[in-house]
Amino acid sequence: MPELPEVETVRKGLGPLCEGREIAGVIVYHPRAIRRDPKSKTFGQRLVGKKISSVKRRGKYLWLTFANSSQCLVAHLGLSGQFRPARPGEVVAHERVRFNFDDQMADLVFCDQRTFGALFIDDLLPASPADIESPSLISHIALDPFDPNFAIDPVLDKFSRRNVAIKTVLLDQTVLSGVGNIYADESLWRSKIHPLTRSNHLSRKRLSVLLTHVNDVLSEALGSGGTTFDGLYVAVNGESGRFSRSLAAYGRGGQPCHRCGATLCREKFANRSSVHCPKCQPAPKLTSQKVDS
DNA sequence: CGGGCCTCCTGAATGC
DNA sequence: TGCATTCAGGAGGCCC
Repeated sequence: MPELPEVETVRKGLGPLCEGREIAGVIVYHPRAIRRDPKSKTFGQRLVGKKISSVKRRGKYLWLTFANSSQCLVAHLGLSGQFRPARPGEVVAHERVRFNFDDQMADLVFCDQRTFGALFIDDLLPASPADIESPSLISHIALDPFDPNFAIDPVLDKFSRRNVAIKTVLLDQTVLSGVGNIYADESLWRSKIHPLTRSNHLSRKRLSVLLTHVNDVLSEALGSGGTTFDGLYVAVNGESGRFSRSLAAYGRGGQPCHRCGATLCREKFANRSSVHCPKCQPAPKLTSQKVDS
């Protein structure tokens, strides 16, 4: 699942592959891939002639900027989106969109087995003192912990106010971006916090420790090229991430806790799986679940 | 508007 | 063997 470390690994790989190149043609094989484009009928036409100047990222979103343009191409990998170079004519599994260039070199292919990923063209909003130039349609996405403008206090304020499960807040991209199910479970395990603990019931100190663990686990995972768990995430060069070996919680339900040996619990949370240690991360007295009054 | 829930989708894994 | 069901999940959108 592409979360911040995986998306950043893809961003780094995309730069050398497309910066400085001019788009000569776009083929959309699957319209669902561009469903979030406000004018999807002309998606390809509006990209032809654009020269890619940089690849940016916020949380799990990527965007390509163009020379002399106030527009950008935004990409979200969803659960299984990948960017890969391909020879012209080469068949790529689950190919959704193909870009070719005016230099006769490799095409850039967006493939996506589960089709939750999306590509769309968007206007860049001007930079402000608090933020760089960024796509208008992702203005609701909060800064991620790796952003130079990231400030911890406003994020702690939000965590302190939310009356929902802490895991819900970790996954809320409008509070802090980049964390998905894997790194939410890992951060909570490291912090010894039960995922159903209400966010506003945690002290500022514990929330602060949690955010330190979020930062640490994202950094370590990035250092390992991300987490490849089900084979659906690979870097642009086709390499898998190596962080799955370091996971202590995600995917380890029923196995012993690396810290205390207790059997890790796997349960449903917001329609997805969630793993925690019943001993290290004890259930809170009051959970986020509704209590009859 | 905060919070909770539903939906989109494919293919591997599992069940009978 | 083969067909049907289950599961995984990011995030927008909808409802109360």
